[in-house]
This record gives sequence, structure tokens and C-alpha cells, in this order.
Amino acid sequence: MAVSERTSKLPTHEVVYRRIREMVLFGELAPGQPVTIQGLVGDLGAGMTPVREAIRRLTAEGALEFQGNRRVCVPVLTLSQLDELSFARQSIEPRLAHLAAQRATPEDIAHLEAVDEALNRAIERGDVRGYLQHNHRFHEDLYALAQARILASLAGMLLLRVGPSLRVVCGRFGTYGLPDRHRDALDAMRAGDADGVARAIGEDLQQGIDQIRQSLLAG
Amino acid sequence: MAVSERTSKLPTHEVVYRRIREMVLFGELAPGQPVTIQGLVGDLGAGMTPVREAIRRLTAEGALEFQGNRRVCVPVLTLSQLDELSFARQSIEPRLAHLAAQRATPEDIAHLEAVDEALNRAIERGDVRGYLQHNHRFHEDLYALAQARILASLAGMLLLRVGPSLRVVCGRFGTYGLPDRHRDALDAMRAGDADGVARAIGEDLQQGIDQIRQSLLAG
DNA sequence: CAGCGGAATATTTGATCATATCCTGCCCGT
DNA sequence: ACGGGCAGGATATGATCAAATATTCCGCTG
Repeated sequence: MAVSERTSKLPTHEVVYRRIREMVLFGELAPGQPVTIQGLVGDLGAGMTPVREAIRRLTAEGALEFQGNRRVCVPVLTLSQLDELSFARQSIEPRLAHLAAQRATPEDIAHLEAVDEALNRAIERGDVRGYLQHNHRFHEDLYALAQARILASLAGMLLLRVGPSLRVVCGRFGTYGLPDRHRDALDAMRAGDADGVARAIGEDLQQGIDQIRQSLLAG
Repeated sequence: MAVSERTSKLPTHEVVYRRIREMVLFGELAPGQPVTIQGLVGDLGAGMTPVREAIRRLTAEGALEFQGNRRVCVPVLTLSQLDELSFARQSIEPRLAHLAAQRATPEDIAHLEAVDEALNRAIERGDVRGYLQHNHRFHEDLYALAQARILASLAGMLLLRVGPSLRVVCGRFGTYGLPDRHRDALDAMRAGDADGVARAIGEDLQQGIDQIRQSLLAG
């Protein structure tokens, strides 16, 4: 019991890690919010050790941040950090998309289209959480096709760093139209146009970054 | 005692982390070598909890790798992973070098020149460990000047992933002439030529990558 | 007499450890 | 070759210690 779904053989620290990761990614933890070990121990019903390990891992990935005095919180992005993230994502993710496009089978594409479908429905429904989940899923699954574990893990870390801010943006502006470059990417993918896929993904993530930038500037 | 230098206020898990990190970086742990918690507990004289946390952190950074069945080892690079690393480093590090060049003061440059001096002496001495240490130091200190924490942390992770293999290469071929693009970088830096610095660093790390590739191909 | 500053204390949270439990892989007997 | 024990090592817990923050209380000043 506790830690709810103990999905059989997964170790506790892994379960806890994923749980907290989702909390960061989908906005259950807001930027700036302090994260205490004992709080999580209480909320997740796990022991200290697994929680500790999960936090260390997430800290290494940049999803959480050491606040000097051995306290941990969700990082707040500055404009210059956003520039760094923009540069890094533009460097890595289009390449991953390119590789993925070269390897994608029709079934893979169909799967991604299904995810994108669900994403659009979430937007229409005004379901922020669903939007974030499916958007993340889309990129994650796309990059998984590239069979480039190192680059994919880098992309995952970058996603993790934008997550909380994206959530804030959506909370502020709702899920209104991101024109959805995913469609462009999928069309290019079907056409075997890897460069086009890379370009579409680049534009897609640029939109996200720009929205966050707007939000930061508006303060 | 134990954990040797307990540099006063640093928590044990931090000390342990740095220690293991160095072991990975400078070849005390070879690629493929299994890493056991209890082994490290014995070697470093620390408790299990700090060691566990350090390992989780290093695993997240790609310095160590889960071997499925809850065993951990130093990762062995494949050719395709080396390509990923090459791409990622070429994307990130020249940019960091460029930023660093724009911000560097004469004192900063002097410091880097001193490190490069020490590096060259280590090469002449045939001191592999010293070479690796100063080379790492050079890049680390250079990137620190860029004041771009996120990009620098990415670069650090990439460095960690090449570390063990670089060590193997040096062990095999000795410290014979890497023509030292550092000199070029430093000259460009003094001249205020940020693009030149970026180019030199790009060539520098490409040389390292190529050497590892040679080594992998030679088997 | 009211408000303020600061020292001492209380409480909250993090760090570490020793220990108990559980897996995994290996070795042996059949 | 198959299956069951055995040993080594990983995981997880709770207790204990230490540190940092919040709180309280007292004496002082305006």
C-alpha cells in the first residue's frame, strides 16, 4: 500500500522518482515552491531514503534546485536561462526529430498521430493538464524513435526544465491556440521529409519558448 | 577520518559525489567496470546512504549506468553513442566558449594560460592523470566564464561521459602530441575574437572525439 | 506605556547510520 | 539440463543527530 500503484517489480525510489517528475512536469509543483523531503514522505507514503534518492536524481537533472542551505525547490527561470534553454533545445531536439523521421515506421507515425489527436481534444476541452501530458508524450515518443539514448536523455532534461513554466503560462493564458506544428511534423514524416520534420519541431518548441518569454516579460 | 578531507561544511554525500566523479573522470574506474555500493562504502569509508545518493546523481548524469538488474557500472561507449556525444558537444561547447570569450577579463585569460601551461608540462612528463585533470580544468574554467549555468552543466555531463574513454585512449597511446588547440583559443581570446575561440574549442574537442573513435575502431 | 531588537529557545527539516528485508545470480546435487 | 538452496549485494525503514529557521521572551528606548 501507500505509494499507491506499486507496479510490481519497480523499486520504490523509481516509483517515487517518476511521481515527483510528473509533479514537476505537469504543474503540481510550481516554480519557486519549496520541496521538503518530509513533506513528500508524508504525501507519497514512502520512506525517506527513496524520496531522498529521487530528489538527488531530479536535482542532477535540473528539475529541482538546491537552495544553498540544503533546501530544495522548483527552479524559477530567468530570461537568460530561458535563452540558454532555447539554444540547447534548438540544438538538440530538431536533430532528434530528424533521426526519428528517418527511422519511423507507419505504425510509429500512426501512434504519434493518435497522441496528437488526444492533445487537440485536450486543448478544445480546455484541459491544461491533459494538454501538457500529451504534448510531453508526443515529444518523448517522437524522440524515442531516434534510437539515440544520450540525446534523448538530454532532451528529457531540457523538457523537465521548461515544464513548470509552461504550466504557469497555460494557467495564465489557457490552452488557446498553439497553431500546432505537430501536424506539420507528422505530414512531413509521412512524406519522408526528415528535414521538414526537424524544421517543424524547431518551430514548435520555439513557440513554447516564446510564450514563456512573453509571460516572463509580462511578469 | 575516513572520507579523508571532510572539507568542514560539505555534506558527506557531496564529498562522496565529487570523489566518485573524479574516479570516473580520471580513470580510476574503467569503462565496463562494475560499481558496487558496498565496495565504495568500504573504499571511501562512508555510510551507505551518502554513497547511494552520489551514485543516483552520477547515474542521472550519465557518468554511471544502471545495468538493468540493479547493478551499476561505468558505461562503455559504442560508436553510435560517440556520434551522439560528438554532435552534442559540438552544439554546446563552442557556444559556451563564445560566451566565455566575450566575458573574459585579462586575469581570466592569464588563469587559463596557467592551466594550459600545467597541462603541457603534464604531457611532456608523460603524466596521463595530470593531463586529464588539467584538460578538464581548462574546459571547466573556460565554460564557467560564460555565466550560463544550464549550458555549463550540460557540458559537464558530456565531459563526464567521454572521461573514461579518454583515459583509455591515453593509456593506450600515451600523452603524445595533441597539437593543442588551447593555444589557438587563448590567442583568439586575447585578440577578442570570440568566433575564433569557438572554432578552436570545436576543433579541440573534435580531436579528442576522433582519438576515441580511432581507439574504438581499433578494438 | 508601547514598540523594537536581539538573544535564547523551540521546532522543523535535513543528514547519516545501523539494521532488517528482499532479490539476484551462482553453485551444486540430482 | 533442471531446480533448489546459498551468499552477496541492493533496497528500505526508523532512529538519531545536527543544522537552520521560526518563535518567544525579556529588557531597553522613545
